[in-house]
Amino acid sequence: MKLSDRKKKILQYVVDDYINSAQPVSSKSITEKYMPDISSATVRSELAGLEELGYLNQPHSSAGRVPSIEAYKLYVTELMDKGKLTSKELNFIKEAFRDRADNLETVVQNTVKVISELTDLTSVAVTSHSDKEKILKIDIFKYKPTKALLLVVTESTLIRDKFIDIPENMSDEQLLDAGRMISNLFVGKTFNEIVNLESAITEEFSAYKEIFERVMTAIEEYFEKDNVKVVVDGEGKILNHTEYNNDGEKVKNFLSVVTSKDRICELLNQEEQGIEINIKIGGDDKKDLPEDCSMVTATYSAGGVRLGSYGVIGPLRMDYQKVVSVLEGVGKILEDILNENK
Amino acid sequence: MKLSDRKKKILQYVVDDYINSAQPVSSKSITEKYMPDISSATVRSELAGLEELGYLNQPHSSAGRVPSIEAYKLYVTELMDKGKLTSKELNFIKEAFRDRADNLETVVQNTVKVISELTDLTSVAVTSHSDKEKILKIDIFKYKPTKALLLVVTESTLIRDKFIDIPENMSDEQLLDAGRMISNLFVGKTFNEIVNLESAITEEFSAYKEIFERVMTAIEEYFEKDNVKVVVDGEGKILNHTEYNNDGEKVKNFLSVVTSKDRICELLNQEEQGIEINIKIGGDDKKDLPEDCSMVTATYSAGGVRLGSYGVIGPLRMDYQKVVSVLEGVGKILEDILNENK
DNA sequence: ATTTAGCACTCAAACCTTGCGAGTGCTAAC
DNA sequence: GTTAGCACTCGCAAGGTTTGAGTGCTAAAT
Repeated sequence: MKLSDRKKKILQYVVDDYINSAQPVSSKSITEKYMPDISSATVRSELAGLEELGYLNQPHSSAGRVPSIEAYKLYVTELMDKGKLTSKELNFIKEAFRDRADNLETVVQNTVKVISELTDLTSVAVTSHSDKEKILKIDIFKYKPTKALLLVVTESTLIRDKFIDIPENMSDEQLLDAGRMISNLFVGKTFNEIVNLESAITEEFSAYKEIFERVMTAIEEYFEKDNVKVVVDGEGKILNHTEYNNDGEKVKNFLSVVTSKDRICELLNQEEQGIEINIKIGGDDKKDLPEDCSMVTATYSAGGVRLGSYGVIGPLRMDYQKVVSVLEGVGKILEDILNENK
Repeated sequence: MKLSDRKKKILQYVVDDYINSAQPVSSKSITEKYMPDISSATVRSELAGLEELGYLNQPHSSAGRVPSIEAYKLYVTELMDKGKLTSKELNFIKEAFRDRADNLETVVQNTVKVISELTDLTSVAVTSHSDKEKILKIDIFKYKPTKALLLVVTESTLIRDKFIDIPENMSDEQLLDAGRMISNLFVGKTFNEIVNLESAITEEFSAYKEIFERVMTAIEEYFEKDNVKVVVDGEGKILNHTEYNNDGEKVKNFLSVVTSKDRICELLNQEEQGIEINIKIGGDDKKDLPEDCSMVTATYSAGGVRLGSYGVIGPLRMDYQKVVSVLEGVGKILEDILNENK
């Protein structure tokens, strides 16, 4: 059986309707609302067809139809009308970003907050710092008799600090001197370049070999695990959605994901680059997404460089139209801000 | 009517029992479990007395008794037996703190995690940086043509960064020079001292008045709003407790509190100093605590200086005995670590 | 070949009714 | 002051009934 245009149309109606009523959709309601010129019996046979194709399910034999995961996928990629933000919503977004904060983190916090408010969903974002960023400043200074603090600042004002043990036989002057040398060597370079330097350079630093290695280790550690910031807002929004209302287990599961930075990171970092809006629907393909959840994400970038991703996580039955338009709307403003700050 | 010893004993049994059964407690079960030498009828009349005194409630006329808020308060302050951690629990705590992290934040993250796991409750902590901390390092450097980055490091390795507009007519050398002067002036002083300096010093800086004031403003801002870190773990743990299982509204309310740094801060900062373990029971006296919630907190300090508070938030019906012993157990280890790090 | 009206069938949800049992309060005796 | 005994209350679970929305099928109409 093929997906005729009429079937597609009807499928769209079913999903539309189900998204905002949360009730199985009946043949009658479709004819009444959308197709007054054909009869419910006709729609009924079309629905039976769509069910056979795997796009619809029946909770029980005398109920209306409910979209399957397949249906959602098709809906989002092909069927769905493109939404538009109301001027009220647009103003809300603009208002939220009015006092331009100067650090990325505040901007991202604003972003997730706005998205969560407008979509009534949990909103998440990660900022990933590219290893192509240059180091602006690197500084080592004595903090306690045996410990020094290493401070690294990068272009996107990522700031990192870490304690380093001062080698036993090192004097204060030597520490200062080593700090100067390391600074001279590292400032202006990217993390990538530094890691490659390592082997070639150690000669030169023979006197400060020990401290140099500790700095390298610290910098490498930033890369391995500490390279992202995660921001979440509206964790509890899931409870505004009926399918989660009486299912403690589901909520627990959902919360355990959105309150874990690691899990969120994992989810958002699968993001392929360059794709504007990306939709993942939980259950089958994505094991790490909570059950019956879907995630819509976008990336933000400045000057062509991807800085991170943001998006929403919520029930399968979410208002994709609205979500997509909100993400796009926020995205535009975000890029403006980021490019301006560059 | 007075609270006879027997009434107290019975009240304790009721609360004990209710805490781990979540069911109204009957006269019969009390005699059977705890007082086999008197009859249920006797207990019944005592229960009636306790009800009249406001310590017990009856969900309906033919049900057992349930503790009132007053009863919980009395229970916690007077009635409750002192709990002891099992060696298993103690080991769990020690294990969690084994690899001593060197920064406060990691330690606090560990703390809330351990507490949340052991108590099965949401655990929160705030670290407040005292304004008596000395500044270890202050640095201003050019970041973009019109912007400089201000970096402040304090004793407890609080690190703060903020963008500052560079005054229009300022050269790079002047900026460096101003940075040096400000560093000379500020390093080794506490925030408090600096704020007081302000008026007296500006003369000297006439050339750099503008940048100096911007630095001052930035530092003051840290104090007004940015002075605490909040850490939370086990946000979803509330769902493990039956009273919240089928009440979406309650859960929503609860989550909106524990996911808001501001709200948590407010709650934990009401903490009076010097009090070891502190119990707040929601509903009547504390409006800002979610409904039917109570909060048990402790403070942690190093060298006699209070660094912050930590504790749990959960349903009224929580295992206070265990919570208190966990908080105390963690507290001891925490103080060891902090003092050692000093 | 589609479309439609008509009708029998299905099934969840809402609503009653009923019986059970846990727990109480009261009273009268100890 | 304590206890046994008993009548009473009330939530809860189980079972039964009704209702109505929605379907699938069939036979006639286009």
